Amino acid sequence: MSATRELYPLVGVDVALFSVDNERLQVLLVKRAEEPAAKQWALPGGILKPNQDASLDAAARRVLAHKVSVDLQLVEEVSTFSGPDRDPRGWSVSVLFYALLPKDKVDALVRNKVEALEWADASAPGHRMAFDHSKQLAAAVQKLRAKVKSGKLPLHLLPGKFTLSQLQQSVEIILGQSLDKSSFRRQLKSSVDFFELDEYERGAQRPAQLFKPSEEFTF
Amino acid sequence: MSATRELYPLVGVDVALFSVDNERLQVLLVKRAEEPAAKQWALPGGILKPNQDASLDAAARRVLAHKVSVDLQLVEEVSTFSGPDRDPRGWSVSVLFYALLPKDKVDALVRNKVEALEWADASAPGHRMAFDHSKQLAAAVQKLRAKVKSGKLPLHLLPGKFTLSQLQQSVEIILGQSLDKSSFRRQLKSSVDFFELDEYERGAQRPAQLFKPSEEFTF
DNA sequence: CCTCTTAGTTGCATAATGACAATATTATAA
DNA sequence: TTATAATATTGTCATTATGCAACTAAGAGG
Repeated sequence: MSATRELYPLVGVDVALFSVDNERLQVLLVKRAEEPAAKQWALPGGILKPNQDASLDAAARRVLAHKVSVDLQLVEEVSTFSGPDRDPRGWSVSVLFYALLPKDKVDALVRNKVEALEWADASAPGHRMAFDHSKQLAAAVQKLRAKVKSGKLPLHLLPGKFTLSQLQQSVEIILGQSLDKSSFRRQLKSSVDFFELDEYERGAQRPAQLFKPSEEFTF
Repeated sequence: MSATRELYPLVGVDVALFSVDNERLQVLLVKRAEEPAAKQWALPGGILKPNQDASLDAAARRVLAHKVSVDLQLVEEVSTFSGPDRDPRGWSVSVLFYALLPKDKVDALVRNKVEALEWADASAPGHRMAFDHSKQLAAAVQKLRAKVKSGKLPLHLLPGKFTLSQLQQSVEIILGQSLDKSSFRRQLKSSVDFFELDEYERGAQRPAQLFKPSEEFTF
């Protein structure tokens, strides 16, 4: 096997699955059951299976589907991590993806899984992580931030119908700073990424208008 | 070999080496000498060699050093391309990088090479390209454009000392549109990516002040 | 009815940006 | 000396973006 590693690197995928909840950007971590790095916390990941996967993207979805029981709207590549020392099994390549999980589906994945899952603070996971996953997580967070900072709206983090306050809060959590309400909404005026509904969310006080991503929306 | 492909994908790197010359954004193409896709034009690339390469990044530099005889300041990852059908040898992963070649080193690489090299228009290569390299090239150009559009200065395309007119011309070529001189320079006032020298380039008319990238500059 | 809270809008002062125009500077070339 | 061409700077004006404050709207709860 080690001999094989000298000719062919180990190819795998890792996924940073993000969600927002309770004022925090959260990322899903798994406690590894098998060697190497058994019992250490890590981003969900796995080895590419050429006879099963149509692409690396598909591999990322397969690996994630194995851990959680939801279908993901968005899986996007971040970058690769490679070298002879990052995995004890030998020269390896890992392609990192990130995915966004809607707020209302966060709870749907903990059920009927023996494996240890944990939502950790993406900015301060609190665990020492396996392999180079700390670096990977940092890269994924940075990529997500850059995307939102450039004006893309993280609608994939929200339920199918959402309020503008929810949207603003998600952006604020990702960017780590509060935004002016009127300025934020003024920018949204010209957005074609979503449209208004004739529905309102009855909440604590004045009902908030609901909005929906448009069909053409891509993050 | 095909049996191996079912367990381990072929891992390679491709590089879009850009330069600006004669009003055009140019990319280096090579005419492939060996199968597969022999005699077709392609981006320079090669198979990862785990026993030689310390990373994919290093593999990209090695592959490029084999074609051209200059050391590159900037090699940056674009994205991966993968799947069972993109290479006739079987399931493959290619990691695409782009690199920027300084204007004054463009000529330094054609010498003593039997292999067919060509600088092609990056926006319209004019050749049908091997594998999925047309798609790869488009992705690399898009990434480069996005970077410059976001405010990053393509100083790596310029000689070690450059004039503001040269800088503006490079940006214009990459973006494909002409810019207002006074506005362009106003923005540069606040840039810490480069600093002025007490040297001037004696050219056709009034000498132009020379500038130099600062140590901390990263594209 | 009154108050509180959240949603949503409006107005304004300021800053940043972009498009043009004009002018000064400094070399080459005739 | 003069014309020309490229560098370099300055100014104007309209548009746009941003930050802040004030205000209205609508329901919950006393």
